[in-house]
Amino acid sequence: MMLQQTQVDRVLPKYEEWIRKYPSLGTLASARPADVARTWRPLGYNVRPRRLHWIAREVMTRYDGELPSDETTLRSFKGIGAYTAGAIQSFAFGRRAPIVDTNVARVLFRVFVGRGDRTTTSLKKHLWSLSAAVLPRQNVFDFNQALMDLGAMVCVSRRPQCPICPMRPICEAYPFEADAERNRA
DNA sequence: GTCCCGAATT
DNA sequence: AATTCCGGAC
Repeated sequence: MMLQQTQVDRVLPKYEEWIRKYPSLGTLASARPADVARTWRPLGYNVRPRRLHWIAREVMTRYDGELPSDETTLRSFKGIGAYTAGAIQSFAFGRRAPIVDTNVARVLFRVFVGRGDRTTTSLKKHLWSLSAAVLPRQNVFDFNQALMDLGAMVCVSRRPQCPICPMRPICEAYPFEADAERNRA
């Protein structure tokens, strides 16, 4: 939840501090709201700590202290949307669940679509089906992680590193990116 | 200004 | 589909 629309570099130190202070959902659940809010600062989107706190309490009272692993229950919590539910399932539980965040959306769009409007609802749905389609049956954790890392480090928004990209041979957008790069030179 | 391991609300 | 929530790096 910290990573929702917030960069890894900014989350990492806060995550360490957070886990030291609240090493389990139980300790988080019994913390005071003001304390939780203060610890969160200055990550932003301050509704997130409130929702996370509430989730911790719900898990302790209604789910016997164990975070549920199924899509429907995870999505029933305020603060856990499509991406976070997929991340929890695949990263925490090793389940075969697709993810689409900003980075993955960019990678899948470039590799399999290439051009067009990226803001439409139908395209968003298409990207989710692509993410599910390319998902292997094993090593889901590593695959999803690699997909995100590719988007974060190689297939970046501005000046993507096409020359070192393993997807270049099949990438629908590569011709256009190479074109853009040529124009800079 | 754009972007970031989004989600809820309208 | 558009808006709101937030902050820091670039």
